Amino acid sequence: MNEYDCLKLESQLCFPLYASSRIIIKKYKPLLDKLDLTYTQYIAMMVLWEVKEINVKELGKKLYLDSGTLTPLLKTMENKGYISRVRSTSDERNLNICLTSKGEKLKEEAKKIPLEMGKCINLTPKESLELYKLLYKILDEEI
Amino acid sequence: MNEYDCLKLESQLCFPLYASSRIIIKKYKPLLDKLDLTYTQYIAMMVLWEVKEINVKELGKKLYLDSGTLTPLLKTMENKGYISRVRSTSDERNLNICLTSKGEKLKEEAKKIPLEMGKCINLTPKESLELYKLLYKILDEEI
DNA sequence: TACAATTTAATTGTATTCAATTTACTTTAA
DNA sequence: TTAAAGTAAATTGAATACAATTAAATTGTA
Repeated sequence: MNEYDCLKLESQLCFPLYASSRIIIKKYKPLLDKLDLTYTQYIAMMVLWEVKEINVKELGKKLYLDSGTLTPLLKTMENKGYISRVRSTSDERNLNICLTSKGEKLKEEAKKIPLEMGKCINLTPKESLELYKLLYKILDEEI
Repeated sequence: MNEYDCLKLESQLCFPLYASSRIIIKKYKPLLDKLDLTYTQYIAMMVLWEVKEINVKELGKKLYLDSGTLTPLLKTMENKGYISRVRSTSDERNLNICLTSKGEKLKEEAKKIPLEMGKCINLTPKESLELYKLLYKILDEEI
């Protein structure tokens, strides 16, 4: 043990978080390719499948992403025909994102993805739940 | 409960992994700015502080990154003077990355970062260890 | 009312990520 | 021994991330 041990990669908590996040997202790729979605587009669609309509600010709050990421992402998704982007009439600073019928239809195909993905993660249901709780303990700090 | 509940953002394990990874990396920024390092550059330096010299292939294996990411990253770090990039003489396909004395000196300043970062994560030591073990259970699957 | 402060998206610029391909070098096998 | 197969890094192109700034709209207040 020496004063530099804390700087070893294996002593970090952030590194396995960062690495496992990227690895799991990579495993989604073949499944999401069928829907013509990237992972970030997929989680944006998840929000829309649930709420049907939301503005960029609120979407960003849910996904922890800002307009610098979302603006080009949403324009791409609009070009694919999955969403529409419409200025709010009551407050034109807000941009409302709505699911199109094509985007709504995608939900049916997406339904099987979570189960398929679950098979890719080598954790028991109990471990997954434990991990879930710990991650949300980190996230819940960020208001 | 309906058949689409599995598609809710809150039902996902990957999403909090992805979000908390990005949030924690963002918290490193003010600390790493002082060292003129990004997070990815920082974890590459961690490996080098430990092993002094490594080739791109081996570094990629440790960080779960490929040459498409590492090549530009390492060129930037070379320009900053923290590392040198030298072709192996025994096998010229390999590129060896070495720590420079400037890069070595940085270790002294970096030493305090892990403790500072620990304060930013709202987990008890026991929870942190539990999270660490679960994440490595995911990573250890990836050979 | 005017106008300063605030808020929301968009834009700009830098730095990843990663799949797919290419280039250069090394090893293998006919 | 030399052509084919394999390997390592670099390159290319698309899509994020994110800090910092800008533009447009709204709100608060003197």
